[in-house]
Amino acid sequence: MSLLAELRWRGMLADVSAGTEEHLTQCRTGYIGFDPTAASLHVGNLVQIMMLVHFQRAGHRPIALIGGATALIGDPSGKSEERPLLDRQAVIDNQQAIAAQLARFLDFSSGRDGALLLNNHDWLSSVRLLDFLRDIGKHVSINYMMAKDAVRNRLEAGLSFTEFSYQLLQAYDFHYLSEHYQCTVQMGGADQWGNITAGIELARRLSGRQLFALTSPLLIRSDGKKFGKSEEGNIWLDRRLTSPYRFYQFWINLSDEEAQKCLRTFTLLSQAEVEALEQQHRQRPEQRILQQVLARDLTTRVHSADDASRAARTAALLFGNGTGEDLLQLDEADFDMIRDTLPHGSINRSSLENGLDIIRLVTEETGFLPSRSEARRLLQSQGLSLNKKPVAEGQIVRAEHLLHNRYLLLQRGKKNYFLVIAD
RNA sequence: GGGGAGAUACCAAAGUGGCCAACUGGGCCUGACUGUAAAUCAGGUGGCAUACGCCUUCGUAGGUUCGAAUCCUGCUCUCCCCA
Repeated sequence: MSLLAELRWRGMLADVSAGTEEHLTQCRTGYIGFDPTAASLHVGNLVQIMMLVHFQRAGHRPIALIGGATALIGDPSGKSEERPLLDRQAVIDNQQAIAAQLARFLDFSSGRDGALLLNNHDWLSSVRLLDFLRDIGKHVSINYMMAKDAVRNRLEAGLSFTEFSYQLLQAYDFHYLSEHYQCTVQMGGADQWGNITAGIELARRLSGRQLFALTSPLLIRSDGKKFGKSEEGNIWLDRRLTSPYRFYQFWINLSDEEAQKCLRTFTLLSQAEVEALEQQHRQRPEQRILQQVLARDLTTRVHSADDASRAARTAALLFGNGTGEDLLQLDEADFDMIRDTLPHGSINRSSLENGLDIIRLVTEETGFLPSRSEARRLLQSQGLSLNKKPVAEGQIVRAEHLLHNRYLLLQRGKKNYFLVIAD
Protein backbone atom coordinates (compact mmCIF):
# COMPACT_ATOMS: atom_id res chain seq x y z
CA MET A 1 0.00 0.00 0.00
CA SER A 2 1.34 3.44 -0.85
CA LEU A 3 2.13 5.88 1.91
CA LEU A 4 -0.74 8.16 0.98
CA ALA A 5 -3.22 5.31 0.79
CA GLU A 6 -2.03 4.11 4.19
CA LEU A 7 -2.39 7.54 5.75
CA ARG A 8 -5.72 8.06 4.07
CA TRP A 9 -7.53 5.06 5.52
CA ARG A 10 -6.07 5.92 8.89
CA GLY A 11 -7.55 9.39 8.66
CA MET A 12 -4.12 10.94 9.03
CA LEU A 13 -4.15 13.02 5.89
CA ALA A 14 -5.26 16.65 5.87
CA ASP A 15 -3.49 18.50 3.06
CA VAL A 16 -1.24 17.24 0.30
CA SER A 17 0.66 19.50 -2.09
CA ALA A 18 0.25 19.00 -5.81
CA GLY A 19 2.23 16.16 -7.32
CA THR A 20 3.14 14.50 -4.03
CA GLU A 21 1.51 11.17 -4.82
CA GLU A 22 3.53 10.85 -8.02
CA HIS A 23 6.69 12.05 -6.30
CA LEU A 24 6.43 9.36 -3.62
CA THR A 25 6.40 6.48 -6.06
CA GLN A 26 10.16 6.49 -5.65
CA CYS A 27 12.25 6.31 -2.52
CA ARG A 28 12.44 9.80 -1.00
CA THR A 29 13.66 11.64 2.06
CA GLY A 30 11.22 13.56 4.24
CA TYR A 31 11.28 15.35 7.57
CA ILE A 32 9.25 16.61 10.48
CA GLY A 33 10.46 19.18 12.96
CA PHE A 34 10.05 18.95 16.73
CA ASP A 35 10.79 22.11 18.69
CA PRO A 36 12.21 21.31 22.14
CA THR A 37 9.88 23.66 23.98
CA ALA A 38 9.35 21.23 26.86
CA ALA A 39 11.34 18.59 28.67
CA SER A 40 9.40 15.81 26.99
CA LEU A 41 7.26 15.03 23.98
CA HIS A 42 3.57 14.42 24.64
CA VAL A 43 0.88 12.33 23.01
CA GLY A 44 0.14 15.13 20.53
CA ASN A 45 3.66 14.78 19.14
CA LEU A 46 3.04 11.08 18.78
CA VAL A 47 0.93 11.77 15.68
CA GLN A 48 3.95 13.25 13.94
CA ILE A 49 6.15 10.43 15.11
CA MET A 50 3.73 7.96 13.57
CA MET A 51 3.83 9.92 10.31
CA LEU A 52 7.57 9.38 10.23
CA VAL A 53 7.15 5.73 11.09
CA HIS A 54 4.73 5.21 8.21
CA PHE A 55 7.03 7.16 5.95
CA GLN A 56 9.87 4.82 6.81
CA ARG A 57 7.75 1.68 6.52
CA ALA A 58 6.80 2.78 3.02
CA GLY A 59 10.47 2.61 2.10
CA HIS A 60 11.42 6.27 2.46
CA ARG A 61 14.06 7.84 4.60
CA PRO A 62 12.74 9.89 7.54
CA ILE A 63 14.53 12.77 9.22
CA ALA A 64 13.50 13.73 12.73
CA LEU A 65 14.58 17.33 13.07
CA ILE A 66 15.08 18.82 16.50
CA GLY A 67 14.32 22.52 16.38
CA GLY A 68 17.12 23.61 18.69
CA ALA A 69 17.27 26.98 16.93
CA THR A 70 13.60 27.51 16.18
CA ALA A 71 12.69 26.77 19.79
CA LEU A 72 14.68 29.85 20.72
CA ILE A 73 12.42 31.97 18.49
CA GLY A 74 8.94 30.57 19.11
CA ASP A 75 6.36 29.43 16.57
CA PRO A 76 3.30 31.70 16.50
CA SER A 77 1.22 29.04 14.68
CA GLY A 78 -1.90 28.27 16.64
CA LYS A 79 -0.90 30.58 19.48
CA SER A 80 -3.26 33.38 20.36
CA GLU A 81 -0.61 35.58 21.89
CA GLU A 82 3.10 36.24 22.13
CA ARG A 83 5.06 33.67 24.13
CA PRO A 84 7.93 34.53 26.43
CA LEU A 85 11.30 33.44 25.09
CA LEU A 86 12.62 30.15 26.39
CA ASP A 87 15.77 30.08 28.39
CA ARG A 88 18.75 28.94 26.28
CA GLN A 89 19.90 26.34 28.76
CA ALA A 90 16.38 24.94 29.03
CA VAL A 91 16.28 24.43 25.28
CA ILE A 92 19.60 22.58 25.39
CA ASP A 93 18.35 20.33 28.17
CA ASN A 94 15.07 19.76 26.37
CA GLN A 95 16.62 18.81 23.08
CA GLN A 96 18.67 16.05 24.65
CA ALA A 97 15.62 14.58 26.31
CA ILE A 98 13.55 14.77 23.15
CA ALA A 99 16.25 13.31 20.95
CA ALA A 100 16.35 10.27 23.22
CA GLN A 101 12.59 9.86 22.96
CA LEU A 102 12.53 10.15 19.18
CA ALA A 103 15.23 7.53 18.91
CA ARG A 104 12.86 4.94 20.33
CA PHE A 105 10.43 5.01 17.46
CA LEU A 106 12.47 5.01 14.30
CA ASP A 107 15.02 2.69 12.79
CA PHE A 108 18.31 4.54 12.64
CA SER A 109 20.28 1.74 11.07
CA SER A 110 22.49 2.81 8.24
CA GLY A 111 20.54 1.45 5.28
CA ARG A 112 19.16 3.54 2.48
CA ASP A 113 16.02 4.23 4.48
CA GLY A 114 17.78 4.57 7.84
CA ALA A 115 16.41 7.49 9.83
CA LEU A 116 18.45 10.58 10.63
CA LEU A 117 18.31 12.78 13.69
CA LEU A 118 19.36 16.36 13.00
CA ASN A 119 19.26 19.65 14.84
CA ASN A 120 18.66 22.91 13.01
CA HIS A 121 20.79 24.74 15.55
CA ASP A 122 23.75 23.17 13.75
CA TRP A 123 23.21 25.36 10.69
CA LEU A 124 20.96 28.20 11.79
CA SER A 125 23.19 29.33 14.63
CA SER A 126 26.02 30.20 12.26
CA VAL A 127 23.98 32.05 9.67
CA ARG A 128 25.03 35.71 9.61
CA LEU A 129 22.32 38.32 9.81
CA LEU A 130 23.37 40.32 6.74
CA ASP A 131 23.82 37.18 4.68
CA PHE A 132 20.40 35.98 5.73
CA LEU A 133 18.71 39.24 4.84
CA ARG A 134 20.45 39.49 1.47
CA ASP A 135 20.34 35.83 0.42
CA ILE A 136 17.08 34.65 1.93
CA GLY A 137 14.96 37.61 2.94
CA LYS A 138 15.11 39.17 -0.49
CA HIS A 139 13.25 36.19 -1.95
CA VAL A 140 10.25 36.44 0.31
CA SER A 141 7.75 39.27 0.32
CA ILE A 142 6.20 40.63 3.44
CA ASN A 143 2.86 40.44 1.68
CA TYR A 144 3.31 36.68 1.32
CA MET A 145 4.30 36.25 4.95
CA MET A 146 1.45 38.42 6.18
CA ALA A 147 -1.09 36.34 4.33
CA LYS A 148 -0.38 33.24 6.46
CA ASP A 149 -3.15 32.37 8.89
CA ALA A 150 -0.74 32.12 11.78
CA VAL A 151 0.25 35.75 11.21
CA ARG A 152 -3.15 37.13 10.25
CA ASN A 153 -4.74 35.72 13.37
CA ARG A 154 -2.24 37.60 15.45
CA LEU A 155 -2.47 41.05 13.94
CA GLU A 156 -4.98 42.14 16.55
CA ALA A 157 -3.36 40.56 19.58
CA GLY A 158 0.15 41.55 18.60
CA LEU A 159 3.10 39.70 17.12
CA SER A 160 6.75 40.46 17.63
CA PHE A 161 9.20 40.55 14.74
CA THR A 162 10.85 37.54 16.37
CA GLU A 163 7.82 35.29 16.08
CA PHE A 164 6.93 36.80 12.73
CA SER A 165 10.26 35.64 11.37
CA TYR A 166 9.69 32.06 12.49
CA GLN A 167 8.22 30.92 9.18
CA LEU A 168 11.32 32.16 7.42
CA LEU A 169 13.56 30.02 9.60
CA GLN A 170 11.45 26.95 9.04
CA ALA A 171 11.38 27.70 5.33
CA TYR A 172 15.14 27.95 5.34
CA ASP A 173 15.39 24.59 7.14
CA PHE A 174 13.44 22.89 4.40
CA HIS A 175 15.59 24.48 1.74
CA TYR A 176 18.74 23.57 3.62
CA LEU A 177 17.69 19.93 4.05
CA SER A 178 16.85 19.71 0.38
CA GLU A 179 20.33 20.96 -0.52
CA HIS A 180 22.27 18.80 1.91
CA TYR A 181 20.16 15.71 2.43
CA GLN A 182 18.07 15.48 -0.75
CA CYS A 183 15.07 15.96 1.49
CA THR A 184 12.05 16.71 -0.68
CA VAL A 185 9.08 16.16 1.58
CA GLN A 186 8.02 17.93 4.75
CA MET A 187 5.28 16.60 6.96
CA GLY A 188 3.59 17.99 10.05
CA GLY A 189 0.33 18.88 11.72
CA ALA A 190 -2.23 20.88 9.77
CA ASP A 191 -1.25 24.00 11.68
CA GLN A 192 2.16 23.79 10.03
CA TRP A 193 0.82 24.11 6.49
CA GLY A 194 1.73 27.79 6.26
CA ASN A 195 5.28 27.24 7.45
CA ILE A 196 5.75 24.27 5.16
CA THR A 197 4.51 25.99 2.04
CA ALA A 198 6.76 28.93 2.85
CA GLY A 199 9.64 26.47 2.58
CA ILE A 200 8.41 25.10 -0.72
CA GLU A 201 8.17 28.62 -2.07
CA LEU A 202 11.60 29.61 -0.84
CA ALA A 203 13.33 26.55 -2.27
CA ARG A 204 11.62 27.07 -5.61
CA ARG A 205 13.00 30.60 -5.80
CA LEU A 206 16.45 29.81 -4.48
CA SER A 207 17.19 26.63 -6.35
CA GLY A 208 14.29 26.00 -8.67
CA ARG A 209 13.77 22.71 -6.88
CA GLN A 210 10.25 21.42 -6.35
CA LEU A 211 9.47 20.28 -2.83
CA PHE A 212 6.40 18.55 -1.42
CA ALA A 213 4.23 18.64 1.66
CA LEU A 214 1.66 16.61 3.50
CA THR A 215 -0.03 17.32 6.78
CA SER A 216 -2.13 15.42 9.28
CA PRO A 217 -5.37 16.73 10.74
CA LEU A 218 -5.05 18.13 14.22
CA LEU A 219 -6.39 15.61 16.64
CA ILE A 220 -9.28 16.94 18.60
CA ARG A 221 -11.53 15.24 21.06
CA SER A 222 -15.10 14.55 20.19
CA ASP A 223 -16.10 17.59 22.22
CA GLY A 224 -13.82 19.77 20.12
CA LYS A 225 -11.20 20.29 22.77
CA LYS A 226 -7.51 19.79 22.35
CA PHE A 227 -6.47 16.16 22.46
CA GLY A 228 -3.86 14.89 24.85
CA LYS A 229 -4.74 17.17 27.70
CA SER A 230 -6.46 15.75 30.71
CA GLU A 231 -7.33 17.24 34.07
CA GLU A 232 -3.69 17.34 35.06
CA GLY A 233 -2.52 18.84 31.79
CA ASN A 234 -0.47 17.24 29.06
CA ILE A 235 0.05 13.52 28.83
CA TRP A 236 3.81 13.25 28.50
CA LEU A 237 5.93 10.43 27.17
CA ASP A 238 8.39 10.86 30.01
CA ARG A 239 7.51 8.52 32.89
CA ARG A 240 8.68 11.07 35.43
CA LEU A 241 6.08 13.56 34.17
CA THR A 242 3.29 11.08 33.45
CA SER A 243 3.58 7.70 35.13
CA PRO A 244 3.03 4.61 32.97
CA TYR A 245 -0.11 3.89 34.96
CA ARG A 246 -1.58 7.30 34.25
CA PHE A 247 -0.49 7.05 30.66
CA TYR A 248 -2.30 3.72 30.39
CA GLN A 249 -5.39 5.15 32.08
CA PHE A 250 -5.46 8.06 29.65
CA TRP A 251 -6.11 5.69 26.77
CA ILE A 252 -8.50 3.50 28.75
CA ASN A 253 -10.65 6.51 29.50
CA LEU A 254 -11.12 7.62 25.91
CA SER A 255 -14.61 7.61 24.51
CA ASP A 256 -15.51 4.99 21.91
CA GLU A 257 -15.26 7.50 19.10
CA GLU A 258 -11.87 8.73 20.16
CA ALA A 259 -10.59 5.22 20.65
CA GLN A 260 -11.56 4.32 17.09
CA LYS A 261 -9.67 7.29 15.74
CA CYS A 262 -6.68 6.69 17.96
CA LEU A 263 -6.39 3.05 17.06
CA ARG A 264 -5.92 4.12 13.46
CA THR A 265 -3.59 6.97 14.23
CA PHE A 266 -1.38 5.58 16.94
CA THR A 267 -1.08 1.85 16.32
CA LEU A 268 0.32 -0.07 13.39
CA LEU A 269 -2.57 -2.52 13.29
CA SER A 270 -3.81 -3.22 9.78
CA GLN A 271 -7.13 -2.03 8.47
CA ALA A 272 -8.54 -5.55 8.71
CA GLU A 273 -7.38 -5.88 12.32
CA VAL A 274 -8.81 -2.53 13.30
CA GLU A 275 -12.15 -3.32 11.73
CA ALA A 276 -12.29 -6.71 13.41
CA LEU A 277 -11.71 -5.06 16.78
CA GLU A 278 -14.42 -2.53 16.12
CA GLN A 279 -16.76 -5.36 15.28
CA GLN A 280 -15.96 -7.08 18.58
CA HIS A 281 -16.34 -3.83 20.42
CA ARG A 282 -19.82 -3.27 19.05
CA GLN A 283 -20.91 -6.69 20.28
CA ARG A 284 -19.60 -6.22 23.80
CA PRO A 285 -19.10 -2.49 24.30
CA GLU A 286 -18.81 -2.87 28.04
CA GLN A 287 -15.53 -4.74 27.61
CA ARG A 288 -13.98 -1.62 26.10
CA ILE A 289 -11.87 -3.69 23.78
CA LEU A 290 -10.71 -0.75 21.69
CA GLN A 291 -9.49 1.13 24.73
CA GLN A 292 -7.79 -1.96 26.15
CA VAL A 293 -5.90 -2.72 22.95
CA LEU A 294 -4.94 0.90 22.51
CA ALA A 295 -3.70 1.33 26.06
CA ARG A 296 -1.74 -1.91 25.99
CA ASP A 297 -0.17 -1.20 22.62
CA LEU A 298 0.89 2.36 23.38
CA THR A 299 2.08 1.80 26.91
CA THR A 300 4.20 -1.04 25.59
CA ARG A 301 5.72 1.03 22.83
CA VAL A 302 6.24 4.20 24.82
CA HIS A 303 7.30 2.52 28.05
CA SER A 304 7.63 -1.26 28.08
CA ALA A 305 5.65 -4.49 27.97
CA ASP A 306 6.30 -4.83 31.67
CA ASP A 307 4.91 -1.39 32.43
CA ALA A 308 1.86 -2.17 30.32
CA SER A 309 1.11 -5.41 32.15
CA ARG A 310 1.57 -3.78 35.50
CA ALA A 311 -0.77 -0.95 34.62
CA ALA A 312 -3.33 -3.39 33.24
CA ARG A 313 -3.19 -5.63 36.31
CA THR A 314 -3.42 -2.67 38.66
CA ALA A 315 -6.42 -1.33 36.78
CA ALA A 316 -8.07 -4.76 36.84
CA LEU A 317 -7.63 -4.98 40.60
CA LEU A 318 -8.94 -1.49 41.23
CA PHE A 319 -11.78 -1.37 38.77
CA GLY A 320 -12.68 -5.02 38.47
CA ASN A 321 -14.21 -5.42 41.90
CA GLY A 322 -16.89 -3.11 43.03
CA THR A 323 -17.07 -3.31 46.75
CA GLY A 324 -14.88 -2.97 49.75
CA GLU A 325 -15.34 -6.66 50.53
CA ASP A 326 -13.60 -7.63 47.33
CA LEU A 327 -10.77 -5.36 48.22
CA LEU A 328 -10.01 -7.58 51.18
CA GLN A 329 -9.38 -10.41 48.76
CA LEU A 330 -6.31 -8.65 47.44
CA ASP A 331 -3.22 -10.20 48.91
CA GLU A 332 -0.06 -8.47 49.94
CA ALA A 333 1.65 -9.21 46.66
CA ASP A 334 -1.12 -7.33 44.88
CA PHE A 335 -0.54 -4.32 47.07
CA ASP A 336 3.18 -4.49 46.58
CA MET A 337 2.61 -4.14 42.88
CA ILE A 338 -0.04 -1.45 43.21
CA ARG A 339 2.16 0.72 45.37
CA ASP A 340 4.63 1.17 42.55
CA THR A 341 2.02 2.09 39.98
CA LEU A 342 -0.33 4.32 41.92
CA PRO A 343 0.41 7.73 43.31
CA HIS A 344 1.05 7.17 46.97
CA GLY A 345 2.05 8.78 50.23
CA SER A 346 3.17 7.50 53.57
CA ILE A 347 2.01 8.04 57.09
CA ASN A 348 3.33 7.31 60.51
CA ARG A 349 1.57 4.28 61.95
CA SER A 350 1.47 5.74 65.42
CA SER A 351 -0.70 8.64 64.32
CA LEU A 352 -3.36 6.09 63.35
CA GLU A 353 -3.26 4.41 66.76
CA ASN A 354 -4.93 7.47 68.24
CA GLY A 355 -7.31 7.96 65.36
CA LEU A 356 -6.95 10.55 62.65
CA ASP A 357 -9.62 12.76 61.16
CA ILE A 358 -10.20 11.92 57.51
CA ILE A 359 -9.64 15.53 56.45
CA ARG A 360 -6.24 15.65 58.08
CA LEU A 361 -5.33 12.31 56.56
CA VAL A 362 -6.02 13.34 52.98
CA THR A 363 -4.46 16.80 53.26
CA GLU A 364 -1.46 17.54 55.45
CA GLU A 365 -0.65 13.95 56.37
CA THR A 366 -0.43 12.56 52.84
CA GLY A 367 -0.82 15.43 50.40
CA PHE A 368 -3.51 13.61 48.40
CA LEU A 369 -5.69 16.72 48.24
CA PRO A 370 -4.41 20.29 48.10
CA SER A 371 -6.61 21.95 50.73
CA ARG A 372 -8.98 21.21 53.53
CA SER A 373 -11.80 23.07 51.80
CA GLU A 374 -11.38 20.81 48.83
CA ALA A 375 -11.52 17.77 51.09
CA ARG A 376 -14.61 19.06 52.84
CA ARG A 377 -16.35 19.74 49.54
CA LEU A 378 -15.62 16.23 48.36
CA LEU A 379 -16.89 14.73 51.58
CA GLN A 380 -20.09 16.72 51.33
CA SER A 381 -20.72 15.50 47.81
CA GLN A 382 -19.93 11.89 48.62
CA GLY A 383 -16.88 12.01 46.43
CA LEU A 384 -14.25 10.61 48.75
CA SER A 385 -13.82 6.93 49.55
CA LEU A 386 -11.63 4.97 51.91
CA ASN A 387 -11.01 1.35 50.97
CA LYS A 388 -13.73 1.73 48.34
CA LYS A 389 -16.40 2.83 50.79
CA PRO A 390 -17.67 6.41 50.77
CA VAL A 391 -16.65 8.29 53.87
CA ALA A 392 -18.59 10.97 55.68
CA GLU A 393 -17.35 14.14 57.25
CA GLY A 394 -15.95 13.58 60.71
CA GLN A 395 -14.83 10.02 59.97
CA ILE A 396 -11.94 8.99 62.19
CA VAL A 397 -9.40 6.70 60.57
CA ARG A 398 -7.80 4.15 62.84
CA ALA A 399 -5.22 1.40 62.65
CA GLU A 400 -7.94 -1.18 62.07
CA HIS A 401 -8.75 0.42 58.75
CA LEU A 402 -5.35 -0.66 57.48
CA LEU A 403 -5.47 -3.41 54.88
CA HIS A 404 -2.85 -6.07 55.55
CA ASN A 405 -1.96 -3.89 58.49
CA ARG A 406 -0.20 -1.58 56.10
CA TYR A 407 -2.31 0.12 53.43
CA LEU A 408 -5.17 2.56 53.04
CA LEU A 409 -6.76 2.99 49.63
CA LEU A 410 -8.11 6.49 49.08
CA GLN A 411 -10.26 7.52 46.15
CA ARG A 412 -11.40 10.84 44.78
CA GLY A 413 -14.42 10.18 42.64
CA LYS A 414 -14.36 6.94 40.77
CA LYS A 415 -11.10 7.03 38.98
CA ASN A 416 -8.48 8.74 41.06
CA TYR A 417 -6.77 6.39 43.43
CA PHE A 418 -4.16 7.13 46.03
CA LEU A 419 -2.42 4.61 48.24
CA VAL A 420 -1.35 5.43 51.78
CA ILE A 421 1.41 3.31 53.23
CA ALA A 422 1.80 3.17 56.99
CA ASP A 423 5.31 2.80 58.28
C1' G B 1 6.36 62.59 19.48
C1' G B 2 0.67 63.52 19.96
C1' G B 3 -4.34 61.59 21.00
C1' G B 4 -7.67 57.60 22.61
C1' A B 5 -9.03 52.83 24.96
C1' G B 6 -7.89 49.16 28.37
C1' A B 7 -5.57 45.69 32.50
C1' U B 8 -11.16 41.65 37.01
C1' A B 9 -10.48 34.71 39.47
C1' C B 10 -8.03 28.82 34.87
C1' C B 11 -10.09 31.43 30.14
C1' A B 12 -13.75 34.81 28.28
C1' A B 13 -16.59 38.61 30.27
C1' A B 14 -20.16 41.68 33.82
C1' G B 15 -19.62 44.94 37.80
C1' U B 16 -18.36 52.00 38.03
C1' G B 17 -18.58 53.94 46.41
C1' G B 18 -21.60 49.75 50.73
C1' C B 19 -26.52 44.30 48.92
C1' C B 20 -18.97 41.87 45.86
C1' A B 21 -15.23 36.30 47.32
C1' A B 22 -17.39 39.42 43.02
C1' C B 23 -23.37 38.28 37.50
C1' U B 24 -22.82 35.06 33.36
C1' G B 25 -20.57 31.51 29.80
C1' G B 26 -16.69 27.98 28.95
C1' G B 27 -13.36 24.82 31.40
C1' C B 28 -12.53 21.84 35.62
C1' C B 29 -14.25 18.77 40.06
C1' U B 30 -18.16 15.70 42.34
C1' G B 31 -22.95 13.16 42.20
C1' A B 32 -27.06 10.47 39.37
C1' C B 33 -27.54 7.37 34.93
C1' U B 34 -23.85 3.88 32.47
C1' G B 35 -19.61 0.27 29.98
C1' U B 36 -13.54 3.32 33.99
C1' A B 37 -18.06 5.35 27.03
C1' A B 38 -21.04 9.30 24.84
C1' A B 39 -25.25 12.29 25.67
C1' U B 40 -28.21 14.24 29.64
C1' C B 41 -29.45 16.13 34.49
C1' A B 42 -27.93 18.12 39.55
C1' G B 43 -24.42 20.38 42.84
C1' G B 44 -19.65 22.63 43.47
C1' U B 45 -15.37 25.68 41.92
C1' G B 46 -9.79 31.62 46.75
C1' G B 47 -7.93 30.07 51.90
C1' C B 48 -9.01 29.00 57.21
C1' A B 49 -13.25 27.51 60.36
C1' U B 50 -18.33 22.17 62.58
C1' A B 51 -20.49 26.96 62.63
C1' C B 52 -21.22 32.79 63.77
C1' G B 53 -17.43 34.40 61.03
C1' C B 54 -12.34 35.67 59.81
C1' C B 55 -8.28 36.39 56.20
C1' U B 56 -6.27 37.22 51.16
C1' U B 57 -7.78 38.54 45.99
C1' C B 58 -10.17 42.80 40.72
C1' G B 59 -2.15 45.15 36.73
C1' U B 60 1.24 47.75 40.56
C1' A B 61 2.47 51.46 44.52
C1' G B 62 0.31 55.11 47.25
C1' G B 63 -4.03 58.43 48.52
C1' U B 64 -9.40 60.11 49.51
C1' U B 65 -13.48 57.87 52.50
C1' C B 66 -16.76 55.28 58.23
C1' G B 67 -16.33 52.04 53.81
C1' A B 68 -13.16 51.13 47.18
C1' A B 69 -12.87 46.13 42.03
C1' U B 70 -15.48 50.87 41.75
C1' C B 71 -13.01 57.89 43.07
C1' C B 72 -7.75 60.48 42.81
C1' U B 73 -2.20 60.26 41.80
C1' G B 74 2.43 57.89 40.29
C1' C B 75 4.34 53.52 37.81
C1' U B 76 4.25 49.08 34.50
C1' C B 77 2.19 46.63 30.42
C1' U B 78 -1.31 46.04 26.10
C1' C B 79 -4.25 47.66 21.96
C1' C B 80 -6.09 51.54 18.46
C1' C B 81 -5.56 56.27 15.74
C1' C B 82 -2.44 60.44 14.05
C1' A B 83 2.77 62.08 13.11
